[in-house]
Amino acid sequence: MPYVELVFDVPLDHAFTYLRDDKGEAKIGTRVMAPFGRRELLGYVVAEKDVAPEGIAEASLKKVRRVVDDEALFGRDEIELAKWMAGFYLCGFGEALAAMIPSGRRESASSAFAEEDFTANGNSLDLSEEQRAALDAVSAPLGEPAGAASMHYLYGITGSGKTEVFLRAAERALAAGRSVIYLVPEISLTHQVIDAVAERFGPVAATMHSGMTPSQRLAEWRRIRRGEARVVVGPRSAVFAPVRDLGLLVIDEEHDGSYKSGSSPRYHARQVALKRCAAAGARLVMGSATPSAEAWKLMADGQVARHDLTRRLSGGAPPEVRIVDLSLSEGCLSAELKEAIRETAKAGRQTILFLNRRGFSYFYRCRTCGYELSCKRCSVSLTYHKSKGRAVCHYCGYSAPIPASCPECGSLDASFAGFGTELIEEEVARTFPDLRVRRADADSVAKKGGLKDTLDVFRAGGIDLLLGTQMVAKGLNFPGVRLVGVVLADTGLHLPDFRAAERTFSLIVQVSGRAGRYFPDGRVIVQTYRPAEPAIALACAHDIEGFYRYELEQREALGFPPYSRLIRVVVRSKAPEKAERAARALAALLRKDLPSGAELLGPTECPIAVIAGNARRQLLLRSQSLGAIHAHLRRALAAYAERSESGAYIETDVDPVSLL
DNA sequence: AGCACGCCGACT
DNA sequence: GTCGGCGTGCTC
Repeated sequence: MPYVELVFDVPLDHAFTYLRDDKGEAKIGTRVMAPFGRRELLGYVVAEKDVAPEGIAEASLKKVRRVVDDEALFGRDEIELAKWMAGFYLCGFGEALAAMIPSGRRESASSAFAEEDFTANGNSLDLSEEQRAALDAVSAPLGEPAGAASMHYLYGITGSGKTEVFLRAAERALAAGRSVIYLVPEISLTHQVIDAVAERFGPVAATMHSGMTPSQRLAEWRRIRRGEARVVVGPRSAVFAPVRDLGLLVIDEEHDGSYKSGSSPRYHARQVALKRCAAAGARLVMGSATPSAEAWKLMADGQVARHDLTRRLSGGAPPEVRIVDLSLSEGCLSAELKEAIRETAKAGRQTILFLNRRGFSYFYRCRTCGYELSCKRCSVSLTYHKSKGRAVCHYCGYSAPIPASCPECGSLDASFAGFGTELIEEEVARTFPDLRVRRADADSVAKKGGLKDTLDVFRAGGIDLLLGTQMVAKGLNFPGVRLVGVVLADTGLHLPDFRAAERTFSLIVQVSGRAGRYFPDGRVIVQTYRPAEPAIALACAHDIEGFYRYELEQREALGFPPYSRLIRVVVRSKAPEKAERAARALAALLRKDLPSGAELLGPTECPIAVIAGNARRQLLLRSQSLGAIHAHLRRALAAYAERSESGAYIETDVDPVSLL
């Protein structure tokens, strides 16, 4: 076979034919260096060919320069998966493959786990009744009992022992001669779970995470591929681990946003996991205290078997959560919160103040009745546009003039408002001059020796009050902490995003869940301008079921996922008018022959209208099933490219997790 | 995505 | 007279 087919990490979905290298070492699954255009690129060998392709002069075929791997790095399964990804996520074939395969060139010698980490298993901790039932269900052979679900969900509060069930299920899968992939969210839990897995499975465990060098990843990849490692723990990208005979795939903290890739290909590890499990005949087992709305619906519909873990192993109820209406207070710290901080300090204990404040937040609110401007069709907050002097919906483009007074109660005390991080730090410092305060957010962490240093000092008691964003929400295992204050629970709710309520809810439940785990005498205070908002009220009341009932009703009424599928298309260009023109042109193509049941929303300005000097417009395709809009969009994109009146870049996001 | 070839403004 | 702007076209 004198020819090989190569794909490259470029947004092109076809393969290129090359002549084999002189030694003929380029074979399927190896990476090679090959001349591509005027440069030399890393290519992936995806096929071997006997005959030259039609339509290309033999003389114009180039030859592979050099073979990078002496052993195949990937096989049929990976190639098939990459093809599927390219089709599903509308990216290049090579881009998909490149996202799967580690980029290292030479294996580094050291394995991630040392042999001595392995402490022969026999961890004979007794399982609770609930844990045992869940374990038996998730590790029963597939199809037994007949008609049993192949997908399972451990739904349980923090500290109810999900991890132990996952680990035991992994043991059983291994004992049955199969392999396991165990996904964990980025940063937060990663290291704890990695350590636990290393301890239990020792030499057959492998991990791949962002802290490793490309060479280390490559070494682990090879160990997995050779079958030496049969349990793989890691974040999102570990879903691609080339294990042999996958038997079990665990997704811990299934609701976590880090399972969705933020750059092309924008894949969701859950979706890829589903695909892999179906192909391999493997079990998919997820777990969280706050499942995604998608997962909740699948459980309600019986497509995913739900197993409840209701009891905390350490005993004790979740901490009491106090909800405080901020509109009754002067500044950003209520009297209750101030008093609690004072008491906590007096008792020699620590406080964490949590502020879920993201980038921007201009929302219109009435300070008298709490009314907020929102879109009637999309139920998302309207965003203030200075340039237009109007309030705009970023989903459908609807806009409204800015009211002179509250449309609800007529009060004049209604206007656009925001809430700043530094403001709160100042306020805390002014109110409590004696307390040692440290802020941990993206800005302060960058300069002050990093997050780890801040957390170390805090754990050692060198800080009385830690003020931070999500960063501190995930690692609240500080024994000295007694008070957790959510400074403003509703920040996330103002974002023009249909998942805003779900995220806000999840955050509050997670914060208070963790709080109770480590300090039984702990207190949680949640401040908000919207105490009646279901996401907040139900989270504080620990009414999980109630929230999902409410939220799914909303989603169904407005036609958002999980009652529909979305594809987001972002058009960007340095010149705003170009982005606008391109977006309109694409929209026109999309409106033509739009499949029945499908809808096109927009074009509209993106919620963050300009990023890095690029003007951004977005289109939203919505339909019951992805199939119809998928094919339709692919056709429209091809037609658009044909006209080649470009200057604008197009980015697609299938099943977007956020519309920001 | 890159990288080059190509056609119009302010500089030694 | 050139150096250089980035528009668009191609990559076996």
